[in-house]
Amino acid sequence: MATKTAAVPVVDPIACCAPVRSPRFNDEQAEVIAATFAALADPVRLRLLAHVASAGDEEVCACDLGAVVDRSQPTISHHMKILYEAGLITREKRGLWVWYRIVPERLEALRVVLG
Amino acid sequence: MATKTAAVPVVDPIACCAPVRSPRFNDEQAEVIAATFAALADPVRLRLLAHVASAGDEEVCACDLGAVVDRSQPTISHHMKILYEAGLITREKRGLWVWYRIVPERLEALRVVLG
DNA sequence: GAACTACATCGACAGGCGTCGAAGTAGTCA
DNA sequence: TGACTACTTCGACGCCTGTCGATGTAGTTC
Repeated sequence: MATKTAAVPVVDPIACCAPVRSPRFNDEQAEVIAATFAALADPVRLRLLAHVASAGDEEVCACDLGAVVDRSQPTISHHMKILYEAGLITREKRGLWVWYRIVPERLEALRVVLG
Repeated sequence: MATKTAAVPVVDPIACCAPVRSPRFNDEQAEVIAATFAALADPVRLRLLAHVASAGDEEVCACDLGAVVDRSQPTISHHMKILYEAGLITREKRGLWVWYRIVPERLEALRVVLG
């Protein structure tokens, strides 16, 4: 086991995992981590996520995403849902618009897994 | 002939990419990064990679991988090929055995993308 | 309420992926 | 040379994924 356990809120199912260099993680953890990497394993989603992440603390309106990637509205909605369910972004509907925000802790948790 | 041929290009196509928080990366970079994350998007491959990574600088014999994951030998070979082609591990055949080694620079490049 | 807007869901399609048994290939050893 | 070993490739199967047009739903404005 890793002696250098991260002092991160243990709520995150990834954050509590040992890095990939440690002997192994269990099946459950591998499933969760793999699912999160799967959310990043599409170039369209990567660009959408980069757009949201580049706003930092600020929110990003879903209405702007059509200018980021050349895909139909249902397809973009589909991708944002995958990013949301992976815990990489938050989603809030206000009026007619939906606003997204990056979850930096989730990215950091992945960085820990990789290192 | 191709003994120690690394799938890692001289100039790592990921290492030169801006992090996900920067405004955006181009389509080409997004494709390469997404393909690398795709290699990590399977729990079996994650466990195989973790096993190789846990050896640090040392090599890991392919003959040991059957004890790491409960899959057939062709399936394990298939997964190792994907990790190799993603540049995450090197492969060297010596005699009857194949030896794998982690490519830490590749993991580090991904960490930079996430940060 | 009616018309409109922004986004989500549905249904369908093509292509990709994980898996295995069978067959192929390359190296070892007697 | 021939038997053996370790791994790769092939062929097939079912499942999953990205994509879009059509449709559904929630909120706004008049």
